[in-house]
Amino acid sequence: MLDIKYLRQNIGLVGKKMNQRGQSIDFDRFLGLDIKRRDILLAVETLRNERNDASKKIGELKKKKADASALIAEMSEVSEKIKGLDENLKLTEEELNNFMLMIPNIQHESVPIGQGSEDNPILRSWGEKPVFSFEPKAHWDIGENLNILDFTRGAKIAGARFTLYRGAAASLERALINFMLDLHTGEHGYTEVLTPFIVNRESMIGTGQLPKFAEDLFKIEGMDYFLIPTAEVPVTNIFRDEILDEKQLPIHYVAYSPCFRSEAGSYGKDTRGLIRQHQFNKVEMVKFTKPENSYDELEKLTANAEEVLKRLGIHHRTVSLCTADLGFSSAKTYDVEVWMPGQNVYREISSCSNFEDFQARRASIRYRQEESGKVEFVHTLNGSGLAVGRTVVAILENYQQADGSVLIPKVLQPYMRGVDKLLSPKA
RNA sequence: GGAGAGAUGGCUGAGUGGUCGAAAGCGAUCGCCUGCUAAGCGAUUGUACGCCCCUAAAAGGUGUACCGCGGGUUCAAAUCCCGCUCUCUCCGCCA
Repeated sequence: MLDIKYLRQNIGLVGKKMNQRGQSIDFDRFLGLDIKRRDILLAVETLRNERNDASKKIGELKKKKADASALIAEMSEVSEKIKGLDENLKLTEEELNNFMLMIPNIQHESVPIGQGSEDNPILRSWGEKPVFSFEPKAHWDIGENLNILDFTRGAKIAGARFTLYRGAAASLERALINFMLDLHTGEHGYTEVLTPFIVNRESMIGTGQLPKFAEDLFKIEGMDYFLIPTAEVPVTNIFRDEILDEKQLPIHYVAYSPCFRSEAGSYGKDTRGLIRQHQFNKVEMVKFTKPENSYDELEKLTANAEEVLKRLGIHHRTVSLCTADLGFSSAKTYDVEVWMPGQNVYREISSCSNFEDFQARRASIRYRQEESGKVEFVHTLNGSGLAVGRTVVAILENYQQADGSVLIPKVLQPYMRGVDKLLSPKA
């Protein structure tokens, strides 16, 4: 959510920024609601003030056993007026609030202006595309040939976009989760948290999934609960409605969680393989920082995500999302894209964002400045470290061998009881 | 699922219709005092929104709201009534 005072005073600038993101906002409606709200507020507060004064007098009169009936009758009328105005105010505030909740964040000045993902500049690249003496296969073929990924059975059990892992694939997924958590907690200074995977509506509003993107979420029928689409939601909401001490910042959390996404609107897209699933595992890093440090922290966060792929020895590159490609809540986002030789494409495997105070304002996460005593919104950031299913894909495709086997990167072998090569359970 | 108890400021905890944004204690901050330390003394110590002031922000002034959340009664609600949520205790069930 944007700061309403800022919006009021910088309508033109915000409009321009929104246009760069391919959004347009009905600012006349905003200004109308904003003025209406303040008008009603002023009127109702004036009446309340009058009533508060009169009520005090009534109390005094009654104490003196004097007659207060005239004043009481008068205030009875005032109260009726207040009631009417209050109702009006509530409706107006609701409307204004809903309006504010639908406005995306303002992008940072360093965000490149563009029309789509093709305009995302490549900032850096690590490693090389592997060279194969044979035609590299896509992971769905590798996984099925090895009998470790079972898309048919996954679909039978649940439906399209669900996969059954068997044997070494299941073990690899688990190894990756532990490897990533150990790296981020042991070397990058994050504290591990394990959260609920179901959250309430307030949490979804806090991080920006609601109210605008309800169709992307799985909702529990008959209850106001949602399956999390990312650990970002429960982790960021840990401090919702709290005022932190400046001393506590920065806070760095890392969490494993499954992620559930309805993938509404992506029918027919990435239907094969593990790329786009209704349920996938992810290790997520979340930071709470002071405003002045958040962009430094974003660089570090992104480097932490890249480090996972470096340790795994997989070629990847990092892009800066342009204005058109930026997510709703984000002020700036870096995507880490991993090379998938079996599909001959780069795939997003991590998305690292600085939300500045956008989520903090929605979720009311603040901190008290030690020197001035002032209360200020924190900045929140998060990034995948990494999407686990897609990492499995990257390993299968990048480390596949001519005989159909797949080598296991060295750093993972201790997590796989020393296994260095995936072989078919049948073999 | 059944029975009961509770939710007040950073914390503990008082407060059953008006003088309560809320006692007291603890903590914290500032100052005083005493060679140092400890103790003592004094002051300050929530958040949001509006209006005034102001080029703007801050500061200042002023008002309103907030005692788990939402309604209701009343001139007036932390206090009375209704609904909800959460926490705790006991019983039952359960990974």
